[in-house]
Amino acid sequence: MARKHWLMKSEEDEYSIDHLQSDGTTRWVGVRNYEARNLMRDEMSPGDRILYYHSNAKPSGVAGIAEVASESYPDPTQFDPDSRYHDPKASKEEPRWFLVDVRFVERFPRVVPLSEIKADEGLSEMVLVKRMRLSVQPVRKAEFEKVREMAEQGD
DNA sequence: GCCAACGTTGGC
DNA sequence: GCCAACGTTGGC
Repeated sequence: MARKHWLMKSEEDEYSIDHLQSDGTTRWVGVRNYEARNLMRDEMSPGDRILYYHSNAKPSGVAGIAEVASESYPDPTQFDPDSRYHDPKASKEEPRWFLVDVRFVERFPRVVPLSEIKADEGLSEMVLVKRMRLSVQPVRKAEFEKVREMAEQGD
């Protein structure tokens, strides 16, 4: 099956690509949006490529590439009363929230800012541009490659 | 820090 | 099942 492409957002202060690089692989805990969950649970496969996006950053933008490193499985933080991601309505018999592991692949030589992505005609259909507030989203292969080229080109 | 967008919750 | 209230995301 063909490899798919995604974009995943992380607050730079919270978990930046540098942090992912030093960890190597991480569990993508804390997604509490059903659409994002469904994508991780049903659509992602190991080896799929991910544009790693820094939100709440200066500037916000795509900072590098990661890859899906596991099949989906229940997010363990939903069961943990001490976690900020605890969900009292979830149980181990009926988990609500799923995640995948994410592995570092590369850090771009520069962040591709959202403003440049918005300004690029070829990227006007990106989910990132058209919809707010979706932290896991599909990306077309051509969009993925274009953003990577923009990172290499400098500004 | 402001605030618009928008997903979720809960009363009815 | 509607929809107002509420909470969160995330750009700026």
